[in-house]
Amino acid sequence: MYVKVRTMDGSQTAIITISKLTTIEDFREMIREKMNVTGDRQRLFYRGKQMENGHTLFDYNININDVIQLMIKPVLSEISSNVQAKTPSGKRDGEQADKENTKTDSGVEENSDVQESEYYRVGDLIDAKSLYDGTWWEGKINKIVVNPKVKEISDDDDGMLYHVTHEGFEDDLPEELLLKHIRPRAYQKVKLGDVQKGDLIMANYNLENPEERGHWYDCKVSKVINSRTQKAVVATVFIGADSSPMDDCHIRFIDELFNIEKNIKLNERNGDMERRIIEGSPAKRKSAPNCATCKDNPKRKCKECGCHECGGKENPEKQLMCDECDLPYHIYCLTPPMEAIPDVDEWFCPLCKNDDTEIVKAGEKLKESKKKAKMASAKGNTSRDWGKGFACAGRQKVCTIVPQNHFGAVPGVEVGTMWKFRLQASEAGVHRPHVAGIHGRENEGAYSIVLSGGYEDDEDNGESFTYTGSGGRDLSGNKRTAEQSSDQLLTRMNRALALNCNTPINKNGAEAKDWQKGKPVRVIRNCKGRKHSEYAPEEGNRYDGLYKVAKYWQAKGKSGFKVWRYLLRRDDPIPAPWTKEGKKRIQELGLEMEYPEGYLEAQKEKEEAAKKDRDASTSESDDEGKRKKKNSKRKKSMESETEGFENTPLKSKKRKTAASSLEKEIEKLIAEDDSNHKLWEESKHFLGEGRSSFLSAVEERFLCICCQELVVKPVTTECKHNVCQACLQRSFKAEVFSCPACRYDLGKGYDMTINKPLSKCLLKLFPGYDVAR
DNA sequence: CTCGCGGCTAAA
DNA sequence: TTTAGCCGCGAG
Repeated sequence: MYVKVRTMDGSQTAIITISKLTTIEDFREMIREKMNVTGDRQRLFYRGKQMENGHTLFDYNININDVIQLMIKPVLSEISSNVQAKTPSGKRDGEQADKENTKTDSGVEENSDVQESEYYRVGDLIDAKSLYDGTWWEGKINKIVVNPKVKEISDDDDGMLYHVTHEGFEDDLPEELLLKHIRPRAYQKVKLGDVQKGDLIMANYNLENPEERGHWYDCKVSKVINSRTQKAVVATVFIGADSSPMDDCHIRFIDELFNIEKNIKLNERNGDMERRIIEGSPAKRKSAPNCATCKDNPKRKCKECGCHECGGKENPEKQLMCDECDLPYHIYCLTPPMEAIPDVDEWFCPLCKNDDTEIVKAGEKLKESKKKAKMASAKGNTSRDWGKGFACAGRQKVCTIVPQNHFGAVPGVEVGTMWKFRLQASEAGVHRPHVAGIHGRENEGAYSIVLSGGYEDDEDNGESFTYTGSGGRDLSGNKRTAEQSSDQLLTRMNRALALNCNTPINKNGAEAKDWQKGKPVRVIRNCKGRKHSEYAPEEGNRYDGLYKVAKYWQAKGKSGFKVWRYLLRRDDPIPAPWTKEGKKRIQELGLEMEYPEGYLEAQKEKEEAAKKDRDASTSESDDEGKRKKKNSKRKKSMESETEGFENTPLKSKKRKTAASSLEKEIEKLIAEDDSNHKLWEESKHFLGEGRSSFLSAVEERFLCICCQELVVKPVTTECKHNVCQACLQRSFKAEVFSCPACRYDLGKGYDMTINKPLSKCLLKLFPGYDVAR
């Protein structure tokens, strides 16, 4: 399997082929080879957690095609040489420019000192950004000088250099900062309920240990959960001098979110602002590891960083840290005192313990998970590498256009759609289980089945086929399939499939009176069925349309054990993929084999690596015959993997034309929907990647912000957002008369007319999606 | 908790 | 080249 490693600024990305069992150490080495960054300079982040040696990628729940962010640690000598001398390359990025400004130029001109700039006076209390890591610190302006380097004044540079000392570090040399690196002290706390996706705020985050207190960063909120039982903020944190975005950080201290203050000109300051900037805001922000109260003086008693009861800092091994407020307590200072550190995941101090329902879950950290401990791999003695490929991969998408228990076609998935792996059919919502052949519910019916030739009794005639139930196999030893070793029962999935038959359930089997009145089953054929069936696809899995269960009965299988057998008959107006009309339709729609995202790319990289490897080894060896043999083998495997299907005339003809085109009727409706012109144009770009790419692009762009699903009976607001009519009505009923997406005031009497062209168009693309859910 | 018509590796 | 062996994941 493969993942992507991307530098923080996004300038460099590498596809790296790994196993879930790859250790972080080995992973670093792979990154070094591909990206030329030594392991000791790599800081790796995944979902806001720093990856540390001694673990595997599996420990971090890495999945196929995930992105891991790489922060390249600066080398100390580089930093200092940048400050002292001009960079030899002459390239000028923001960080270096700032650094140059700091030492070389100040004080060069004698009379450049000023008492105030357009924005600040000497002595003002401000927040200042650290140019090293992007954190914001409480500081004070000591001196303002004219920056001789600056030729042009802009919104974020007033041509001044501000000499700033950080509170608690007054003895250090002052930092020389530009206007954009300072701002009025944060003072407005934002309540969780007022935080919205997309907001820019300042929050406390710890890069090394996200569950612990860290420093103050600017963040862009990407997700807010604020329910009675669950509260969480996920954000992109901007780190480093160049504000590199780091995605998916779980903000631990959600009660300490601050508005970001703007620089205000002196003549626009009001009294309140004036007071704050001279006196400072009353609430000191807590930062780690430096204690603002005692400045980390180990001799001073401190109830902030020492025991919250006695203030002592001794016996750290006997201090318990509250998982809510993070304050430490000596176990012997508690009432009643504790004998030893308790063996629990979470502990709350007496002050936080009061209301259990309000406890905020501690941030995710990499701890021994009980789930993983139970897994076969954790129990050891497995030397086998199971972590590659798609056998044990998790899915990357979830189908929400229909519920899990949906009978019938999935809107937007055409008969003839092909996927390389079962996992993708699951992601598409057509057949959700990864391994099992039948998806259904014991008391409801079966929604879909896969024909894979796993049961030899099956007979396939295309328009109809017989199918065998599941069970009756000994799966001990953590197996997924085995020989029949006992009789199958009419329970679970076998009963589910029987329920589709249009006749009361019967433990002895039954035949439908009117088979077409039964519940529909989506049918997928897998290439492995090719052994016995000429209707199976050549590669991967193919959706073949809807079938009904005509009858089911118990029979003695080849194994000698009783199995349940089902007769299914096709009942779908869309022609089957193997018919002439079906083939024509597939061609017209531009359906072709779908591979998981990034799969072909990674595969190509692998081939290239193998080639490189081979070239290296053949140059050492003179064995001509051996090389020829290897070459021919490689060619064959490549063809079958990615390009084999291009041999058919049908495919190559299609390749020359557009990858996928839209029906005239749909084009017309899109043209009529001019208020969404931009969204449609964006979506159409995906047509080049095939029809289903286009459809997911549409799904993403026309998502209702309220119900998080494709808009039903869409209303397009003045502010150009699309919301379900019902969702908007619900909002108005709650006396909220603004656009749910952007809060633009629509007014109480807003006309909620359905956008007809959009509505019609979505129904054409996703037939029946509005009633299916 | 149990189940499973995948998809992979390593041994044969 | 074939085949025995087995793993996480998602669903009920």
